[in-house]
Amino acid sequence: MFRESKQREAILRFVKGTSSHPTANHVHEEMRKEIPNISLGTVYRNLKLLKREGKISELDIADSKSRFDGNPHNHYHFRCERCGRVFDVDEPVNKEIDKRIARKTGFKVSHHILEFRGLCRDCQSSNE
Amino acid sequence: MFRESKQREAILRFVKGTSSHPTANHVHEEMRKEIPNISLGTVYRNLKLLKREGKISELDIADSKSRFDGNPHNHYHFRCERCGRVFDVDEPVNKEIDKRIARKTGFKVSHHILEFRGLCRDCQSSNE
DNA sequence: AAATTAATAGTAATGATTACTATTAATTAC
DNA sequence: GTAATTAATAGTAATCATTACTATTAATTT
Ligand SMILES: [Mn+2]
Ligand SMILES: [Mn+2]
Ligand SMILES: [Zn+2]
Ligand SMILES: [Zn+2]
Repeated sequence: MFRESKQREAILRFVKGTSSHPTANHVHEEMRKEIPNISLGTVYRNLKLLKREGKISELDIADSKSRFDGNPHNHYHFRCERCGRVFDVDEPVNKEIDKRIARKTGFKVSHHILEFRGLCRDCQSSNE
Repeated sequence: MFRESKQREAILRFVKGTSSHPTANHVHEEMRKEIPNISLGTVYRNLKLLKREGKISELDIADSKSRFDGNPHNHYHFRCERCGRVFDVDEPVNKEIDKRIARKTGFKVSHHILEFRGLCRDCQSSNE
């Protein structure tokens, strides 16, 4: 099914070897150092393919369209992976965890964003 | 400083009154029902302005560029709001919370995404 | 070595968002 | 109330990340 290519090997090697969480463009720039004419399309295609294969992951969280919320206060959400709807989750915000992370890392933590993923009730019952 | 406009009032009223977490386009479609020639630019401008004023919020989480990760397993991140860098957070993934949310909501929760926000060490020390 | 076809390079298209600009309308000054 | 001021708008153009397309290249099989 899949054929090997030096482009894909190099992309996987680089992404596996860095903790910089690079963007597609960053990966492309890095790749050009060893494969000068590698195309940006190849980088995108292989990042997506390697993700599908479970070899790497993507920090997407939201999809391309931003969503707005009449509630200006921090709260948690659930996003259905099938229908895309976003629901509020009535769970108290854990302020302690920000302090713990701040202590452990030395970072100044102002807040955190927590989003649950899965299937909403409608999408569980609908078959296919 | 700010003048009132029926467009901005209508946008705020709608976003405050729904729990659908609408996209900018969804807001625009809804607005056209009462202000038929309202422009999409006006919707975007006012959503951003209302967010700045703290009256609504945005479920952005990531910025426009997606980032990739050589670690394919679920783990937590810290994103610096000043320099934009993303760091791994060495905190065990809380699997219990998924079960609790599933019990409370009836949703099928497959996983959750947790991202801390604030200032990294470098950006705390750099003045200005 | 030839045939097959997955993968690539390069470019065009897409789609959400932002920028621009002439016009409209809310507010202020008289 | 009317004119002056200028923030806000409508409509359109530009931007930018990502995806789609297509002729060519190259990995694999026969
Ligand atoms: Mn919400
Ligand atoms: Mn990571
Ligand atoms: Zn659903
Ligand atoms: Zn920083």
